[in-house]
Amino acid sequence: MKTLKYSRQREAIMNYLAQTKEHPTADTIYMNIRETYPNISLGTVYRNLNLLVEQGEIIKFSCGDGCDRFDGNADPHYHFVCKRCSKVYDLDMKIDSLNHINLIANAGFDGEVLGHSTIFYGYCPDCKTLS
Amino acid sequence: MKTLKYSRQREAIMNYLAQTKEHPTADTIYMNIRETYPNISLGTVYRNLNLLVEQGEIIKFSCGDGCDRFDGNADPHYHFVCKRCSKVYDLDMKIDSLNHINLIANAGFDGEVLGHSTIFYGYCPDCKTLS
DNA sequence: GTCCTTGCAAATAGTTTGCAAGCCG
DNA sequence: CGGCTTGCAAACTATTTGCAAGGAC
Repeated sequence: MKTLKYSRQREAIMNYLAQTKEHPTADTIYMNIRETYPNISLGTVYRNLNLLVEQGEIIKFSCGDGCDRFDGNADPHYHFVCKRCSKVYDLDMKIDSLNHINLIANAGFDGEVLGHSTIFYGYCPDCKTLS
Repeated sequence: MKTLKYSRQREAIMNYLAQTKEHPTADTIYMNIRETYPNISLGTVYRNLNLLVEQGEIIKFSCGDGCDRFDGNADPHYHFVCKRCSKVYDLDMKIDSLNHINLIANAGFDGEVLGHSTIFYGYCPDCKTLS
């Protein structure tokens, strides 16, 4: 984890991620940053996102749609994906409320279960009444 | 879910998946089928895998390494990925033993949580003593 | 001045698709 | 035969990388 030299492109990415709850893809981030820095390249966006993930400043996760999503909230938390509108929500359940499932998984398994990665799905508040 | 016309390529794919516990990628499947049918193309493998997933005969899932993996065991079950050797194992926990986490996730969330997708990780039986 | 960072373009990996020929029913 | 299936190659999507120029410290 090396120290990073300042760059306004990286700062713009962090600022953008800090003020959105959309869990955007790299491409969405690129589109948005381009409104302020029209010359930024997609490669730079990817490079900085990966650096920020390495530093633990942001989180990268996949919600099953093939492309990675980024979250400016680096505190561990669970995500919810709407089956209808595909929007991703943060769940504010306590992060250790699912710790016990590692034990359940480890029962009858001869290895050592240390953690899990879970995504919840269903209908979001907006879509719940429609479907 | 239309009825499929017989093809020996598809049968070879099903047979291969039925006798392995490796959770292979499309490419691994391709390599193996090619020993019997040297002319089979990767496109055919992908097309058939997707058809079989649609029919519910096999399962497709991602273990976070970017490429999809396939499982000839279509009964719902959880998977475990080893942090060291990256092998994927089936867990034989009862499938409904984690049903309750949907309720935990739904508490304090205004949408409707219907399910979840979970992968466990840690050290497998072989790697547990080494790391 | 050194070395990290950028923009650009080309490369890569995994997967999908168009098309003419082949095979199942 | 009609229409699903195949092999082949090209296309596509998401992401990474090489390189010379630019910027931070």
